[in-house]
Amino acid sequence: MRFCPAPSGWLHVGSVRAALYNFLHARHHGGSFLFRIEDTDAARATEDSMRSMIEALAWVGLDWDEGPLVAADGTLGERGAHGPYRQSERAALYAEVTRRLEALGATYPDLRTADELEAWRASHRSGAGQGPPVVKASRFEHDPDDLARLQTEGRPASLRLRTPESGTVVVEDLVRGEVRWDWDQISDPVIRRSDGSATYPLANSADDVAQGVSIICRGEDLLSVTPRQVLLHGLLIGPDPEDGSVALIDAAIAQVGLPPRDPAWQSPEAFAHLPMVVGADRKKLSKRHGSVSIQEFRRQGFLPETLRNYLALLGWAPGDGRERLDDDELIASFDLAGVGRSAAAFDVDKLTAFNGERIRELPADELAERLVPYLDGTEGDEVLLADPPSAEQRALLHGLVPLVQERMQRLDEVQRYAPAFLRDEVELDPASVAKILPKAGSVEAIEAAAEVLAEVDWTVPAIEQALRGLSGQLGIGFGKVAQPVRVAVTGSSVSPPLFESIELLGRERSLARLAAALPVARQARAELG
RNA sequence: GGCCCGGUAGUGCAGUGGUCCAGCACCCCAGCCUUUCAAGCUGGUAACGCGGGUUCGAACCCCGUCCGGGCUACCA
Repeated sequence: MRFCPAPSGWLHVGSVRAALYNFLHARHHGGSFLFRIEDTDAARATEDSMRSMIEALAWVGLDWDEGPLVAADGTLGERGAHGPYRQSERAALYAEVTRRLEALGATYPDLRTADELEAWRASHRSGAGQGPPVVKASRFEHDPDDLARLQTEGRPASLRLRTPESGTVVVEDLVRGEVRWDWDQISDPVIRRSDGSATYPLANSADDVAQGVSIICRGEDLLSVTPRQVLLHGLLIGPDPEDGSVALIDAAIAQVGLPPRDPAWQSPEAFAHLPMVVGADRKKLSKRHGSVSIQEFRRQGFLPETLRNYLALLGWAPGDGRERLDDDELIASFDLAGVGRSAAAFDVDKLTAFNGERIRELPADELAERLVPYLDGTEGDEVLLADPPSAEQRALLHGLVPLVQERMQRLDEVQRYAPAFLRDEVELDPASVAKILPKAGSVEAIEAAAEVLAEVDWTVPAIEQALRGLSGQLGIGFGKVAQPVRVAVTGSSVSPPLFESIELLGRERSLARLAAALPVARQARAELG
């Protein structure tokens, strides 16, 4: 199995799902999971985007058996017996393979300029407003005279693979069953650019064969590109033009000194084309749909285990109705053959609900630790903790977790609750002030709360008893007492449970906040009327 | 235009000829609980794209049609 994205930098959720399926299928069947970076298009690849991608994949928790790595000190490395795993470092192999393919007569040169190519296409269009014609050697290849003339001009040549002029290709696809094409509909792909570099079709096929990839699992967008790949696979494991007793790929590998293939392994066995992941509007996933990169989900406080679970369900289900699955369960029940065939819409609401459930199941201490990056500025701008947190901050955080755990859906939401507890001063939310404090009894409730809290034992039950007593004493419902006090103490009409919040805050800070809110409440009352 | 792929509630899945007037989950709505917000519990709304066949019987098989998507690059 292998996952081989182009290094755009952002790791798209669709890509992550493909990687996940690769990972799960490999683990389920005891195979290995290979991660390779397809950076044959030099212009698109940067070192940073590559690093970001590798780190993101590692963060999701998809451990690969072979592929590039980012070491703790930030340097790029790799692991595995069939490296290197960046195509930019395998150019020699592609050149050697291409040379042998030429010797085989499986290719032909194309000396056309971009303009000439366009002109050819225009003149071969079947009608107005129609798509480009199929490139076939029979009508595209230069005749010998032209070729000789063009070559003496010293024009650079690209190289195309000669595909069969007729007949049918049948591909066995694990998710779609048999898919077939007529060769006369398939264009001869460029396998070597005129600047000498290899294109994706060649590099991808050569690597899959050289690295012993047995199942090629990727997005449906690559389905129609499969025929030329099976053709290439056949050529690569076929006899070498110079030494017919070995396979072409093995001769090329030996020539450039790359690690040899596993002798027990023959060639790719099967393809698996995954349906696309689309947005809620059924359109292609893009920035319009909010976050689409895995890095963004991390910043928003989604747990990697949630992502693994949710993404696994995007196009697949275990069949027994379960939805909440941990990694072991996923690995045990996942099979590519069970993957659906229609496009799956990415539903952030469901992901979010899933995440909330998982957060609630986390042991409180673990949650506290996982919250730290969202409070110390690592993820997000809010800086409420020192790095590392002080003992006092840690204690407050651990005390806060039970109060907020069941009301969080994402880790970054802690940034909403924490300031009231981790800062000495509280900022009174204007909307809450306007909504609650002008009401009858607010001023009295705050005054009375300050009085009883000054004396009471500092335990949750005692605090509760004292505050509930105020309700009878002032002759108003408890809600009328609790809301003003809540605004005064936490700064907002929406907060974790009151008594626990007050207890966590401590007597000193609670009383200070009540005192500070009193004039605000009086003023709000006065303004009203 | 051509080739390929797909189409069960708003969304994700289940369903592979009868037990489906279609099940589960998210969303949404209502109620309960309740110091706010949540969480939890209970209930509810809502779907087999359409048309033909095959069959005693079709969401499931076949054909057509419509709609959506992918590819049609010296991108991957």
